[in-house]
Amino acid sequence: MNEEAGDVGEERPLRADAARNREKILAAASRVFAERGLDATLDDIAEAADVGVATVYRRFPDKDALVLALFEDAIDELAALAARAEASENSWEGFVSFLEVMLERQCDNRGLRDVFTGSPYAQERMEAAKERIGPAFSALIARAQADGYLRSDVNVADILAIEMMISSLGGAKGGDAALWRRYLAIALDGLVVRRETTRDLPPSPPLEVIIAALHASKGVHRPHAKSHAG
Amino acid sequence: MNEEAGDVGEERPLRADAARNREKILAAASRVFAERGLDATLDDIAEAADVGVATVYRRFPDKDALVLALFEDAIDELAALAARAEASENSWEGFVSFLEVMLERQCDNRGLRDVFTGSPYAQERMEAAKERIGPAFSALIARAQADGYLRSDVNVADILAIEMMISSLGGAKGGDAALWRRYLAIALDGLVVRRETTRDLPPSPPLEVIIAALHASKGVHRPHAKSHAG
DNA sequence: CAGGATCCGGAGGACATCACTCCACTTGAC
DNA sequence: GTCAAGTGGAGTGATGTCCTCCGGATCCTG
Repeated sequence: MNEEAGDVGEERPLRADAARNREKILAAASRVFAERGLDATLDDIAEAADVGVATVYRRFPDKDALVLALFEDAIDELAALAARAEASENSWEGFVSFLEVMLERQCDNRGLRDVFTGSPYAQERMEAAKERIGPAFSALIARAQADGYLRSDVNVADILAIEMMISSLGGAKGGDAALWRRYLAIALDGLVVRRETTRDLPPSPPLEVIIAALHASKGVHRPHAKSHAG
Repeated sequence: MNEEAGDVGEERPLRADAARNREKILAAASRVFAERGLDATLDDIAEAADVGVATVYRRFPDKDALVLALFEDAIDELAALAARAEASENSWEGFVSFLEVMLERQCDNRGLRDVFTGSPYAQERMEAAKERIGPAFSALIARAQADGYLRSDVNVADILAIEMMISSLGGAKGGDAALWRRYLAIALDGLVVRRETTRDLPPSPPLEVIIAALHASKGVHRPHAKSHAG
């Protein structure tokens, strides 16, 4: 996938077991970052990969390199998808479908969301990657506005904000469908220019699901236990 | 305000300087928690109050007590405001005005927002306090739905989710008005049953403001610097 | 299969954070 | 003036995280 991250290149092929471990690490990191976000420890990832920490560090010089290897391509792919949505026949559908893509991926992957909220890992390269999405995103918005679908008093920043707000609920489910579909539907009803009826909503969540999602949306800070508690 | 927290009661009046310090601590804690959220250290608060840490701990047995003293009343006040909104003549206006109250307070006060997302400080009492808002909140929603203003396919959990999503942007400003007013307006356009035009939006924010707000919305995790960096 | 380069695990070093305490000293109240 | 009440801030201990060290296991070559 991404040769340059964490290795010298094609200098010397890895020993068989080392190559196997490298894949195990990438797979585990992908799982763990997706579930727990970029705050997950490399120790956690090593454990999930069934490998020692040192092995992780031998393959990837530091956490940044691992994050980069996993997410830079993912972001570039989003940029490509934005460009493809731009080519959509109907500008509103193109706009909506891209929002759906973003939400789907960010809600399935807390690590990806962390990248977008500006995590400190591999910051520079990630900022640069994110900026590669911008132009197509702006174009999608502009076209949907020019065609009279999307209200004209919102801008890129607004749509980005709305997308991030919705994704902050994470991958919680309401019934079968992901929860974000429900709130995207409501947001779209608020963003569309003309609207006769209300859009149908995906299944509603019980209150507990929302509460759990809200609790989970911020980092799971486990404060220190009292040392001298009675 | 709240006698029971952190003191034996009316047993023995505090010495003049001690009473003065207690107020300084409460004021500082209010400021610091509002700005930095409940993760702020008691050391931070002591510094802001221009007082030693020990002084804080002498007045409040632990962090929970301080949080409780500051926020339990605030939440009960929100419950009272919800009840008052219930008495509003127009059910839609009552519903909207309560959302505005919640958003205004939560956006001005990151600590209050932390309480609602379920921070671990004084957890039990806070959960109980929050539940005291529930009934009036449900009633507001039910009435706005019965009167044909609020779409009937949403429930309390949805409104709570939307309110929390919007407040996650914090107290950022777009022009003069707080940013949350803009996204509340859009959400309301998506939540109202019938809608001919779009609601006017408060001033829009530049992209940087949104990005900064997104960065700030999660805890400001400053990861450890590398120790052996070249 | 021998020998050496490569790779491994996991203990632990270095550092940071945070709730909370200890105690020599100061201050207010009578 | 006396002394209980109060104070500051260095210090403690628990926890968390990134990353390294090194004795030993593993793979590849001849």
